[in-house]
Amino acid sequence: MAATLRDVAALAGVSIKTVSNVVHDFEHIRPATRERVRAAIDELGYKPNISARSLRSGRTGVIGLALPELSLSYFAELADAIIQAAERRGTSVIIEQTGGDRDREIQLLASPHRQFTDGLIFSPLGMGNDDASYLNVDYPLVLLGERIFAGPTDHVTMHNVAAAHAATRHLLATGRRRIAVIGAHQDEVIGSAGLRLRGYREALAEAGIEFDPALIAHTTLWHRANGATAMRELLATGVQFDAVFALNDTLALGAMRVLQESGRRIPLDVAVVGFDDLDESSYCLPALTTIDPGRDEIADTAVRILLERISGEAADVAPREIEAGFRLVQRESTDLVPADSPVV
Amino acid sequence: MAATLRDVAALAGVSIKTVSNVVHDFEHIRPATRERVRAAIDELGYKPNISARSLRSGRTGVIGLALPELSLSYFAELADAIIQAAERRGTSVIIEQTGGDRDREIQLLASPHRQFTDGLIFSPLGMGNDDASYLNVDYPLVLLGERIFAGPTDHVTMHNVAAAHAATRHLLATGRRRIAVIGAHQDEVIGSAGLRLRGYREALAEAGIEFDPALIAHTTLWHRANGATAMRELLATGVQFDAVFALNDTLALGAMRVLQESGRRIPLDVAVVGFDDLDESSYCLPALTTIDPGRDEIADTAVRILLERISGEAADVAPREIEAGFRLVQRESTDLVPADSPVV
DNA sequence: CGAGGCGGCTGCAACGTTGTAATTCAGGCG
DNA sequence: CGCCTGAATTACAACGTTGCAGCCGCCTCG
Repeated sequence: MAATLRDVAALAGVSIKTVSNVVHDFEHIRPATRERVRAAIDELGYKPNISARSLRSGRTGVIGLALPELSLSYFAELADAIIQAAERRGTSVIIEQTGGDRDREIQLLASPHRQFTDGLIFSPLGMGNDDASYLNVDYPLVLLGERIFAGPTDHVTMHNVAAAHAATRHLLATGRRRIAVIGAHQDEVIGSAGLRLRGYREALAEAGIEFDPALIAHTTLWHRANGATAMRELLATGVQFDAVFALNDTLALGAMRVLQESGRRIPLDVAVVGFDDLDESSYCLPALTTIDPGRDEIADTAVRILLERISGEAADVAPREIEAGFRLVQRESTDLVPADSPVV
Repeated sequence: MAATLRDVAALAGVSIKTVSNVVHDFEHIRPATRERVRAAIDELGYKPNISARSLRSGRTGVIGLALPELSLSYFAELADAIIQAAERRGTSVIIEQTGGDRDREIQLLASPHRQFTDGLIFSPLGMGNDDASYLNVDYPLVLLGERIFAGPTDHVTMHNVAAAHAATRHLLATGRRRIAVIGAHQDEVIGSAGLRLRGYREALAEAGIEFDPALIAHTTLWHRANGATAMRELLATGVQFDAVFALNDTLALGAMRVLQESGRRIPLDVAVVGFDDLDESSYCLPALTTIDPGRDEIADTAVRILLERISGEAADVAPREIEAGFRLVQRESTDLVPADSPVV
């Protein structure tokens, strides 16, 4: 069986508590004693028992990460970044998938898993502003995303409006005037879709271009398939457009595929901008112009402020609202010249 | 504070142990008592403390999943499937990323995290057959992938050789004769690359076609960028080919991009087959013919046999080697006719 | 009618750790 | 030379749960 403090103490000829002190780098220990204990620890291969420690101290060193699903590249890349950020700080991550379902999200906030984790990073998709009260939980919670604002917790988010504004302005700067939108949500005001659409409209207004509802394609989900379907429907209406602002990259990839199938050339006939800067967005053809929403910054900030709450450092700090910086990444899909010149 | 067994016992007027028995559906309890305890549990909102339970029982209800990185779509989709399979069986999953680094992989097998988890599903990328002895651990372990065979543990894998054989035969059946390979590993015998290359050679031999080393492009990693680079290098050599077998989909996507940039039409000039059946492979243009390696089956099997080991059901079963079924998914990238006819 | 069995329940000890308070010890100072 | 101080160490009691042994009372059977 695994060695315990007791075993190490016996071998080193000290009390159990002294071993514990050595493990925790308590300062008042004679160097000789410390050495003896260290040697015993090595010899027995002692590893602290986390269950016992957490039973005693109430901490587990594990945080939860609740997100819609890992199969959506954005969340896979976010999870990657969060796990790395947590690991840098000596913390592990349990991932729970909600499928974006409101009921599962609410359920998860009160699940027994919660007391296995010291805190939770939560990216809801089904819940809305009206559900903010569910976030009144008795454990540290950091909220991600754009579904709920003015909740009772820390919140890390992106500059959705400003970034969408920048993306749209970029399309306008390349001379496009009829910019279709893929992925809008009916009557949504907040939420990623609502906010990004607002940035789009602001940029149009700024340029003195009238908003045309016929250019807005709605989808409930933001999978590739939805981007493809939405684009197919848009083409079927016969409405004219010379650019597409897809509200995320995955939609953009689905839409681009349909555009190309239909014989349109990107960016010659239609320019396309996405949002998220997925890994694959730089490898599709043409490479996709997009918004880098500061994923690493979001991940690092979320983990940092969650651990601040857990440790109590930030005990009496009011809920914080932090927006990560964004960046427009220009690639071929909005080039002024055709992108089909050979690279080889 | 959270309610404990003691609180519930006091409220229900029974002993602490009786409450524990009710929680565990122990059979010899009078219905009246059971009801009284249930009511008290509901009233106090009692949730068992997992740390205490695991300290006492040695089980945590959490398994570890160690994989290279979530940013690689294959592993994101695998993690998705494993988390779902685990959840169906009431188990949570902690994900650890190794970056495919051998030393980190070895380290992780002995990390203190291990005693936080009841067992581990491990997908190594850096370790090789020579490292099999590191898998002699004192906790339940299920191995995934093709890096290590004949290890001392259960192993869930895919029919790499047969599937690669099928993929190659499919290309041959469409009339292709000069089939390039993207992603081979120098001198590798086992490992996904080695096995898939073997399937490729077997299919060639079967068709009486000589193996041409000039058609084999090597890459160390299997990211999009590597697929692109390898294809660029292959084109630069001037070698002629009419098909590409990319050893996974991600490589295929990178390679397709370069092929298209270079003006080659897929599948008219070059047919392409991948391996993995990623979500995105059905949405790229042209949609990618690939091998569905039975990801869900692998995930479900891995979780199932790991939990069997944990529960002790499979205590004296010899290490098992399980191969999931595969399936060739035919899409546009190997069509006999051009794929550029409009769909809209 | 008494022994035995069993359903229903309880009490106690332990899992490995850490916080608190207490104890020992060495050295400096009056 | 005794007292005080602070460094170094220890003893002990929890944390919430579960395994084990055992107790009571009722029922059954010889």
